[in-house]
Amino acid sequence: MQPVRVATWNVNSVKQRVPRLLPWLDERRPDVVCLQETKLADDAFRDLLGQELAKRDYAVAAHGEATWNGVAVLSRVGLDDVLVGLGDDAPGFPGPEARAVSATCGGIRVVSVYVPNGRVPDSEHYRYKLAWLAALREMVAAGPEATLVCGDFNIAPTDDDVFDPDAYVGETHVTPPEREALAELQALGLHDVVRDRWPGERVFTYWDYRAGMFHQDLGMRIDLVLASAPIARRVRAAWVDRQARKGSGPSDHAPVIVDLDEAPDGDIGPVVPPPSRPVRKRSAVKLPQSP
DNA sequence: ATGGCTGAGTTGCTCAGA
Repeated sequence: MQPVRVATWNVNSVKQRVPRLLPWLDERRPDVVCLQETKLADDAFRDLLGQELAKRDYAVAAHGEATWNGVAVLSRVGLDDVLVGLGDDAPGFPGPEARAVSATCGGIRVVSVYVPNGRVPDSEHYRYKLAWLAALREMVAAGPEATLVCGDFNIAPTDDDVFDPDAYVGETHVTPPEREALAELQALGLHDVVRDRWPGERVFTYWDYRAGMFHQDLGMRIDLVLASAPIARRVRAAWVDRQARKGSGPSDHAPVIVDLDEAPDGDIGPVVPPPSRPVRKRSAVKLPQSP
């Protein structure tokens, strides 16, 4: 198996993001791409991007809706055994939503996920979020050993993953039950490969469009690449592509890019992460509130 | 003191996002 570059990106409407997505594919040349918030039905997705993606040798598994949600996997290292959703017993709100699609790409089971937002702690949306995460865990637990779960988890795993923990008191994305649900998923043996590579660093993947949050680097790390042990051992690089958040017409999320070495013949053992460095000082800024 | 942005359909507004 050759080296593989995997990326995940919440594009916040693939229709609006075409002028950013195609040049980004050409520049970064990922082999496997997980997309979230495509906000497009499958036939419209094919009409919009089918030719452009085929030109770049990508096979496509799109799972969308007319208006909201929507996920996809693009791959030029194979795209087999496509599965839509989380299985027959997956929770919906109230019905099924297009929030997960899985495919086997280059020998790896890849899952693109858009975890429900949760809106307000202890609301119906919040309980749906927790139930959805439990169903995701069940599906991954039943899957193959070589697995990548990539996407917008709408959870900041720790307080290091938000610009100011005080700004998020009482909000979703940081509550203990959400973090516990994520920890239970990771307890299957999934490694948060960006945090493992950059322990203690200030690393965000989402910045609110409002109030110049990006330019002040006031964000959250909620887009994750979770890798099972045999895949995590192959990680050569793992980083957030902040360039894609700059300029005109960006998504409010940046892509996460992970380079995997070719699969070893034998077990080379775990890669030792570099020593931790202190987190840079955080600014005391009030979180923009919804009207 | 408040809103600050972007995208979607129900368009000149409301809902959703995080």
